Amino acid sequence: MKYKIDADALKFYALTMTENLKDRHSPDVMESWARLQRASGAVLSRVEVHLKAEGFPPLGWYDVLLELRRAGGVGLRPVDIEKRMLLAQYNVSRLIERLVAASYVDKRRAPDDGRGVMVCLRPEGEALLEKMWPVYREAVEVEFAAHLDEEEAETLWKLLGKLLP
Amino acid sequence: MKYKIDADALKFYALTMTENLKDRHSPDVMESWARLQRASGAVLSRVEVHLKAEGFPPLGWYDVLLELRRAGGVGLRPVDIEKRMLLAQYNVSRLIERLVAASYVDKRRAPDDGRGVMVCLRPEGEALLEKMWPVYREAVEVEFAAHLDEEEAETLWKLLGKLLP
DNA sequence: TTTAAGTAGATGCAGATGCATTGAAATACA
DNA sequence: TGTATTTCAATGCATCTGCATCTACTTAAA
Repeated sequence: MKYKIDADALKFYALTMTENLKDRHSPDVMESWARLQRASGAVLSRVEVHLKAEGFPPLGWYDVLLELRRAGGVGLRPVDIEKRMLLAQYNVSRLIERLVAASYVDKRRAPDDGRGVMVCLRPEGEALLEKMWPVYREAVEVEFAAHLDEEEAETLWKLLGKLLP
Repeated sequence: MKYKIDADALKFYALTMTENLKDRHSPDVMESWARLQRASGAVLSRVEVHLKAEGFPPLGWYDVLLELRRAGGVGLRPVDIEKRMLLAQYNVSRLIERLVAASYVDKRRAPDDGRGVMVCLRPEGEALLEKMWPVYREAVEVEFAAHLDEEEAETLWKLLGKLLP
């Protein structure tokens, strides 16, 4: 094998050494924390770019519609959406407002509670889910899954589970 | 932030986690993805609650000031802050605007580039870092670190590294 | 039953974010 | 050199979020 020393090689060497040092260095917990925020934010925004590029609404819309589909015909109370998605009450209220305006869901009076409403998926919402799914899936594949093997994804899943309430 | 935690949400998650464990179901990549978003959002909002409770500004302010301190006296270009923190350009621009208004940083003309500015930490900013640090550290300890041991935190750090650009 | 306390959901307002665009300066390039 | 392209940063505008509060209804308690 032949080695050639030039500026680029030196630069590469310096970089790898730095990387090696970084690897040996055990990151403190603040670095893990910071990276959790950076990485999840970065990947989310990249996934959202895919959706926007195809003219789709934000991911939050998809998530709500998906919960509604899982819930079946009776729909969900806003307060349930709030708990499942860990959203603030006023955000749920306004997200639903937008979904109603866009005709993706219906809002009905809750049968057993005069204060509440039931939010139900409309066929238009179901159709949106269908149309968004392949794009969403592909985006997550490219921006997230492609960087992890099966086992890593599962490890990540387990570790993140420890952080959930 | 848009995540809000309460006792019922906690119960809901405890239940779903238990079920998942019972099922011994190997999560697909979408579940890892979803959990990344849920968990990081949930923990972030809980950490922010600590800061707000003590009357401190949002975490983003701290992060920028910290980068500026690391950069030393010469300061940083907005475009560098943008890259380090993975923020959108207009968000950096406006965050700096707020930090200037709050007297935590200075904005000077960049010496070697007529288009640019240098953002420099002021003593007031340094003081804010000092005051926020114990609260921030404690918040991350309680809401994040307490749920992971040393090795788990490092594994998480490594896995998340694969997702960074 | 009457009153008090709690819960579901909406909303006014202020502040933050996203998008598109602008102006100015640097760089590329013919 | 002169023109085209790219980069840095700011901003007008619309939308979204966070906070506090409000109304309406339910539940608990006397």
